[in-house]
Amino acid sequence: MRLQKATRCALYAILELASDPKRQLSANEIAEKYDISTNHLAKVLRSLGREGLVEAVRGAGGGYRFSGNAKRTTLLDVIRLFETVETVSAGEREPGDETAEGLALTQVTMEIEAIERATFNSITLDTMLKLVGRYRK
Amino acid sequence: MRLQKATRCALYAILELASDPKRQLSANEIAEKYDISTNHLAKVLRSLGREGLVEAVRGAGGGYRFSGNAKRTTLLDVIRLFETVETVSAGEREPGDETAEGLALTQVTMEIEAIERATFNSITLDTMLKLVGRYRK
DNA sequence: TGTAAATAGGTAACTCAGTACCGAATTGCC
DNA sequence: GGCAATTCGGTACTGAGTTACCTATTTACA
Repeated sequence: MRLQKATRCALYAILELASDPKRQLSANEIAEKYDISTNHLAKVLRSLGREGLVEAVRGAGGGYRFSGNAKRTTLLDVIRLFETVETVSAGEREPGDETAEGLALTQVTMEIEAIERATFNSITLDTMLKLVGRYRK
Repeated sequence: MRLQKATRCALYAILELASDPKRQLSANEIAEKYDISTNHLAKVLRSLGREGLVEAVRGAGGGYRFSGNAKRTTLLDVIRLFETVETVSAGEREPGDETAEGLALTQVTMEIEAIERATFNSITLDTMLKLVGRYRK
């Protein structure tokens, strides 16, 4: 479960924004809080914007605001945007895939992948924020 | 659950060898069956040899033989040799890790990792071979 | 007109896959 | 016994692809 940095950035940003949908933050403010590259984060935020999860306000005093549904959006919804979640169905064939051993192995990894997806999909931003709260204090 | 090619190679090889511990196969024979690079496979087999999972016989007519315990060795035992299985404990700190959001996220991914490990650890080579058998025929 | 996001392009670092090569051990043939 | 062929052992290296991140330019807003 090695998430890409971009994915972590995205999750940080969206959790931060979703924690108070009225608040508007610039990419810089978010980047500073989590000690990540502003440029990199900006790219990530654009992806989130395209999906309608955040809303961007351009110009002076601009920034980003959460514009999704925290109770409906799951971690998987966010992770999907940056990570290849389905290895196999993606038409990726490897040598040895058609041997009995290859098929058996693929079955096992597919089952694990399914669990991963199910887990991430069971956690909404809302429940995640509650978990975050427990670490705050 | 994207396994490296080396890991897949290793699993193919060890399953092949474990399926009949009396049989001795050269790296070349195994590589051909699974359509993978002999060089690459050789490298992998050396790692397995160092762990005592296979036994190498040098010289003409040499090759590899399974020398482990198929009922005791799990997929995790093999995967571990080629894959970083524990991201967090490996002392990997990322920016934003100490924020409440970072901690919460780490907890979730760690739980998924634990499931992965548990799954791979629950499958011995022996049970895997039975699964392989179902794909044969 | 300054600030900040949108967009595009590009690069440095790293990882992974695979190759090349040489040495050591073993076998079998002459 | 001597020698060639075979196969493993180990190191070093190369090339492709990915990841992370920066730079520069454009667009929009106050």
